[in-house]
Amino acid sequence: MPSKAERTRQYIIEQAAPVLSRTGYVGTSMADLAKALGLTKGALYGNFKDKEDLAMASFNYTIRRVMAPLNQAVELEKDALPKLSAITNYYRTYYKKIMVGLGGCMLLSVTVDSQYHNPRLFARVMDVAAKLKQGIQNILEAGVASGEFKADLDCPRLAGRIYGQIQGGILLSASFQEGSYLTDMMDHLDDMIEREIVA
Amino acid sequence: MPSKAERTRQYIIEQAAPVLSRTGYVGTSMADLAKALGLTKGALYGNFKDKEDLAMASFNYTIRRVMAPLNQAVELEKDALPKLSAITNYYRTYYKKIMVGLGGCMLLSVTVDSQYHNPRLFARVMDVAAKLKQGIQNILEAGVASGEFKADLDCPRLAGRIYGQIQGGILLSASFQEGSYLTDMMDHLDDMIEREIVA
DNA sequence: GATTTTTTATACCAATCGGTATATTTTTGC
DNA sequence: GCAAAAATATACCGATTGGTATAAAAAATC
Repeated sequence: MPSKAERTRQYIIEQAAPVLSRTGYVGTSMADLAKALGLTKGALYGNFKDKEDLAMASFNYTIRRVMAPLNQAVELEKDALPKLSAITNYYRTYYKKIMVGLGGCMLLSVTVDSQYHNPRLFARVMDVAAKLKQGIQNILEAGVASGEFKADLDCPRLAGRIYGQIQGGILLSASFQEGSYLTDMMDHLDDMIEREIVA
Repeated sequence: MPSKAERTRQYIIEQAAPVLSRTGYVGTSMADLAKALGLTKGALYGNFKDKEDLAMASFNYTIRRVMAPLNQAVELEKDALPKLSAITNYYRTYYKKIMVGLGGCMLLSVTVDSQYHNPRLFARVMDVAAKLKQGIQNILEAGVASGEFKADLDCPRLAGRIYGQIQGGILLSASFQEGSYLTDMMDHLDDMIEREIVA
């Protein structure tokens, strides 16, 4: 059993996630967090060096938590096409998943509001985004190598398009509070994959 | 010649735009704005009732300014397909346009950071987004009616896809500070229009 | 179960927040 | 150019910001 300190730290990380997802890094004060968590600032500063430290931990936890099922679903598949389908299918469930638990997409809100306010956090956000895009690119390249996909694919370009469509769908669904934008974008992605990518 | 008061008000609206585009509504203080504009808070509050009033005026100005060329380019065309091409071509120039003058996309930054902090501003932002999407839908419906486009198009759905791809491209280009994400998304949109939409 | 160590709550810090009253310029109408 | 009017600068307001001593409470060690 983890120590009380460890459990409190984990509690803060987890409970801060929905608050930060909704109101962002800049728009959330330490007092806000303390109040939402039923703690005091003393407890927060006893477990984290500063606001950035707390936000970074909560961001990393949230990304790991949200992305783990995606990675699992992708790794369950052996071939490239089913891997891509696993991605689109995962994002079909994404809106409900984040809205119920978090009330927003932390990657989105922190991307926008850390850019000019917290370079360290923004660098981490961009690192996650780059990794997600790279993961798509890796699948595309594996599919080309195996002959599943067309031989002349521009994989980096295609990965950017796919990732951009996912993010666009998330942005629309999150702002309009309507999950269908994202699911429909995934339908379009499936069409595009079948028509432009599969050999 | 407009009065000195009118000119100062306009100066504030214009000069606040890049600051708000970069650091967002929540992340920009009135003191920040005063300093960046070479004025004092007294001047700001003499011309605007409060922070929301100023931000709303600057947002409206920026949207009008950024969207006017788009509307002009679209209205210059008579047929539906050239109208859609005018849109994709416009957004090919969008990254440079906003980065040079504003340093970011105000629609994007304000969408994300007004949602839970300024409902009135957020409502206005969503209104603009809905109008942009509706404009695309109108073109699609006109194209169907004229026989230019396929008869069985799901215009609202397609408009959402197109708008989502535009926003996704903007999000990626703005966060990665790399215009090619958006231009390439426009290439993909042109392909999609020719293949799925044109009769 | 007493003691020590750690963790949390309270009270506070200077700085900054949005906003305002007032004094001082600067325009404006004549 | 002079008086009235309007706009801007200064100085300030209470509240809140991120952050920190320190005291009280709770957990870990023995």
